[in-house]
Formats: sequence, C-alpha cells, structure tokens
Amino acid sequence: MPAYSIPSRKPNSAKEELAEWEVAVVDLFLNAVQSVGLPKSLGQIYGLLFCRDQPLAMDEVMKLLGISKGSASQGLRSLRQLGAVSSVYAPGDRKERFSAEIRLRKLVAGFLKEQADPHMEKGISRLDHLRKLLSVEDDEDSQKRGVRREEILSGWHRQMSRLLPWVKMIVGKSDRLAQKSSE
Amino acid sequence: MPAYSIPSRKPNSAKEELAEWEVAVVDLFLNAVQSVGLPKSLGQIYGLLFCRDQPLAMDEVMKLLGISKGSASQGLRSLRQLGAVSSVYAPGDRKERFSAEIRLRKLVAGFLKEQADPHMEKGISRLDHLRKLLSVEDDEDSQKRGVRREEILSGWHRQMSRLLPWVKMIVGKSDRLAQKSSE
DNA sequence: CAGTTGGTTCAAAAAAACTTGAACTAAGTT
DNA sequence: AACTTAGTTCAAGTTTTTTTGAACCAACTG
Repeated sequence: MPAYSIPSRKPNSAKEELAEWEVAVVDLFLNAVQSVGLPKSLGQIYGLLFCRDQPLAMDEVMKLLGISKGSASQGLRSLRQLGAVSSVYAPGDRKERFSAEIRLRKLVAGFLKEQADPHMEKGISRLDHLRKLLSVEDDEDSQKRGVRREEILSGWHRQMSRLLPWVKMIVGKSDRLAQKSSE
Repeated sequence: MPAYSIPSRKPNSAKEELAEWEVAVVDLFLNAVQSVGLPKSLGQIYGLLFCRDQPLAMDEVMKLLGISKGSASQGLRSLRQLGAVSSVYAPGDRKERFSAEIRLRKLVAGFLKEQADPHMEKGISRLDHLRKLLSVEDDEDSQKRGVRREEILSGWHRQMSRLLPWVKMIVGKSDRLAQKSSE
C-alpha cells in the first residue's frame, strides 16, 4: 500500500464545495467582520459555520474555504475566544468540531467583552496617567487647560460605560428569531 | 523677578512643541481611533486640536505632530467629513484653521453616519442578493437551510437598525458635562 | 506677470496586518 | 517504539493600508 500518495492538487475541485448562497454568506461575513476591525479569515470561517447545521472540523473548514492550517487554527481560536463559535466533540472521535453561535445578543456581548471592555480599562489607566502628568505641569495656563480636557475625557468615559449595558440589552430583545433555529 | 521658577528647560519662545500632557492626550486618541479602525494620523490630529483652545492651521499641525503635508491635509479632510473638526477662517487671513468638536454626541453621530450607516445599506443589498441566489438553488435541502439563514440575517439587520438611534440618544444624554467645560 | 503662500493629489515608499507552511507538541494506534 | 493524526506556534512571505513628498492648482501680492 502507498504510504504517501502524491497529492494531486486540483485547486478547487474537491468532493465538497460550497453552494452559491453559502459563498454569498461567507462573503457577507467576510465584509461585515472587516468593518469591525477583525481579520477577514474570521469572517470566512464564521460565515461557513453559520451556514451549516452540523459542526465542522478544522480540516473541513480548511478545505472548504481554501485557507491554511495556521489561519484555520488561529481563526477558530479567536472565534472561540469571542464566543462566536463553540467546539463540540463527538464521543469516540478525537476531532474537535465547531459550530457557530447564532444568537446576536451573545455575539454582541462577546464582541464587547473582548474588544470594548479592554479599551475601557485601558482608558482608565490612561486617564490616571494624564492626571499624574497634569499634577506636575509647571506652566499654570497649560495645566488649567489640561485639567479641563481631563474633565471632558472623564465625562466621555463615563458615558461610554453607561452605553455598553444598554447595547447588550437592546440587542438582546427579541432574539427569538435566531434562537428558535438553534436551541 | 520671575514669578515662576523652574524655567530651566529649553525656553522655547513660541509653542513649538507639545506639553507632556498633550503628548499623552494625542497618544490616547491615536490609540482610541485605531481601535475603531481609523488611521492613526486622524487620532493624532484630533488629539492635538482637542488639547488646544485656539484653532490651529495645517502647517502648525504638521510641525507640532511631525507629520507630512499629505497626511495633515488628508487627515483634516477625513476629520471634517466625520464632523470631528470644523474649519474656521479668521477674517483677513487666508489660512484655514481647525478646531475639534468636543461634544461626544456629535462625534458619535458623525461616526455612525459615516461608518455604520453605509454598512447597513450594503447589508440590504447583500440580503437581496442572497435571496436571489436562494430562489434558484436547486438542492431543496440546501435551499431550506439557506432560507433559514436568510431569516436570521434579516432579523439581525433589523435589530441593528433599531439599535443605532438608541446609541445616539443615550450618548446624547447629559452631554452637558462636556459642554460646560468648553462653551 | 513672476513670486509666494495655502492647500490638494497621487504614485511610490514604508509600515502594519494577515496568511502561510514547516517544525513542533501531544495523544492515539499498531 | 515507530507511525499516525489533530492541532498549535511562529518566522517568513504576502497583501493591504497608511504615509510621504514632489508636482500641481488656485488665490493673493508686489
């Protein structure tokens, strides 16, 4: 038996390929995800999983999307971290399989938790730093001006902090449409 | 008899360089702006103008931040388009001068109008395209699956449309804090 | 009009972000 | 143990985005 058969690579003719509409969905997510500053492979992977009823393994994702092992691995990790996909292991199978989270509220919550919250945290320490610098500013006019700016920034920070819970709440409402297909 | 001591630094006559706290503010905006996917020069420029009471001309921005003419010109244009800075011409002076918009509600509204709204528009046409593809899908199971996905996506789109006005409203509330410090 | 100034444009350079694939760990099989 | 197979890591390569600066335009000045 052949230990290793020559990999006759035909670029796009595999047993399985995406339906046209699936390509469109993958493309939709590819774009959507870029608009919020995430790498496009995340969008492709999520889009593919979003289309499927059954969870897919990493090698299927690679083959269907034509992306590398590294991209698939890293992409899936990021998506898991964002709470946008979850892994399921079928008993008796060593492969990890992935399925997409389709509840918008969860997606938004995960995104905010991973992206917005850290920024808010960082904002606090930056404001602290700013106050420290202001306390040693020797030009009095400059200092006064700086203090006014610090007040404004603190106000903004407070308002953004207030906003985030609302976003989660509003998006959470009537998530039913999505839920009935999954839960 | 100097009223204030500790002028032992470079006695820079005009404001040729930024105060330490101003550097920190510029850096703060540089980071903030990148986290929403805008070029960092936008953050630098906005941050500088945010610090100042008096509007600055383009050549001052260039010199203070050490950026090129091209960056300054393009950056200021983008900021104007976002509604984040406005230009003021002093009478008798041919130079255009720029000052930062500091009302958070205006900043958010401008950002949403320029960034989010176009995406929502594009979303509509993508959903239309998807429906068209689904109407000609020949595999019946695939089609059914696709239709379910299209329903989910439409639901998401609807919810996001609902969210945006709320964001503007919530951020708009008690913008007073920022205003009283400047106006 | 020739010279200067304020400002825009855009091709090319630089920087940043993303993807790849080979080397590697870990765990299961023979 | 040797050989799979599943998956991770990361240096190097590729692509995309951003910045630069020189050419250009338009308006004012002497």
